[in-house]
Amino acid sequence: MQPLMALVDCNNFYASCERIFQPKLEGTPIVILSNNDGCIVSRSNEAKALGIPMGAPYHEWKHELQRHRVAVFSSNYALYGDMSRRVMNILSRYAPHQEIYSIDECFLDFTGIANPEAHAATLRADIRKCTGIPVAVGLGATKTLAKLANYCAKKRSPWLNTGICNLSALTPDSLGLLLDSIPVSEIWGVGHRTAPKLEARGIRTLRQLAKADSKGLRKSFGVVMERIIAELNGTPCLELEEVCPDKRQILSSRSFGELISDLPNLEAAIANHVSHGVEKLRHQHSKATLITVFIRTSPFRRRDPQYSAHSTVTLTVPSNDIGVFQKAANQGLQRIYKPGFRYQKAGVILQAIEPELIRQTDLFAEPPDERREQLLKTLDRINRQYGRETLRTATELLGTKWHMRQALRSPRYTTCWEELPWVG
DNA sequence: TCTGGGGTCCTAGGACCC
DNA sequence: TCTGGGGTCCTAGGACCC
Repeated sequence: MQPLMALVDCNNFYASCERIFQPKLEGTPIVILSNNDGCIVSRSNEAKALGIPMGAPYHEWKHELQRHRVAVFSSNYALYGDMSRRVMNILSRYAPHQEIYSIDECFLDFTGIANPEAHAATLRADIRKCTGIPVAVGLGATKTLAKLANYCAKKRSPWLNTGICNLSALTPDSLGLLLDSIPVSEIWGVGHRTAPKLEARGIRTLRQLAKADSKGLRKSFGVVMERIIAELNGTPCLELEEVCPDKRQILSSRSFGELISDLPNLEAAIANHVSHGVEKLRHQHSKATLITVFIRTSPFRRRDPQYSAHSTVTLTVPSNDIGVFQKAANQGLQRIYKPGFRYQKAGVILQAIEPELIRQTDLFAEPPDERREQLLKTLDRINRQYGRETLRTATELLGTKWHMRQALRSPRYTTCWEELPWVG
């Protein structure tokens, strides 16, 4: 049976989430800012039409946004995460297999579905009715073609009208014509570094890429390129991944609300990242053996003296004890901290992650401490029930300068009792 | 004044072993 | 004085994604 893959992608997801709870913003341009209100990470169609680019620094565009009366929001991940769960939940009913690829998109296995376009239309209407979120659906024989079809559903007529594009329904000739009209930079897996290199070899369109010598290109671009070409020609190389594998590395990092020079504030920031990272580690029932601490000054402040450093601490045995990691992280920080710099960002990375069931003990390690484990579990439970950061380690309170700016955040309408929307 | 955060995979090169 | 070659593991860095 001919395989058929669907990619469902929410349109302007964050902007759409905000609009649901403020219907008066229908038709108004909306932008969402990154953490720290740094840059623009999501735009409604109206905002895109004003020429506001993705990733633009907010402070450079503030004036222009005001001039056009654009509604501006800080990012509200509690809201987007919850809306995402609702959307994914509904989508899971429309296919036997689902891969949740990101907060706003998923692959569905449509193989064997009699009328895939009608099925996609029902799905779109259902999502719209139950959540208010508009989605586009791309259909193709491989994941890469489904992604491409989704791009067409959002950008190209005639599919723009329905929000559904099925590349498997095209004749080879019309598919060829379509591929010839799309630049290589639009395909999944070719980024801003690779596209110019392909163009330098005369490969400018997807049709040219599909017909290119994939073995030859593999020598220069690696196996990833070979797979892209095969997928573009309808040969699946990428499996649908239904179960989300455990994280192999956990990163927590953030720019500071204001620049920091002193050690106590850095210690507080790092301690907070350690809590956050270890919480994720415990959530997936894993332990880690490596923790890397990093700090850096702002690369955008060219006149400031620049410094960037990282330090990795190896534990003797894998752990998921916050105290152990706080201590290790602090050692790492002491090694790299230099006074006299204005730091802009810090973070920690947990690596060498393994399931907690594997108990690899060191000859000299202490036996497992049941009371300590009970304490940590209680900490998890309290923070889960009453919200993150209800209980914190003392180091986290050494300073607050690192707290991020979030001046324009909307209420957590769906996840916080105090912030439920009022219907009057 | 103000420029995100969190991930994955792949590759090359070094260390080490037999 | 001559000083192999293949395999594995690990790490750092690059590229990409959302």
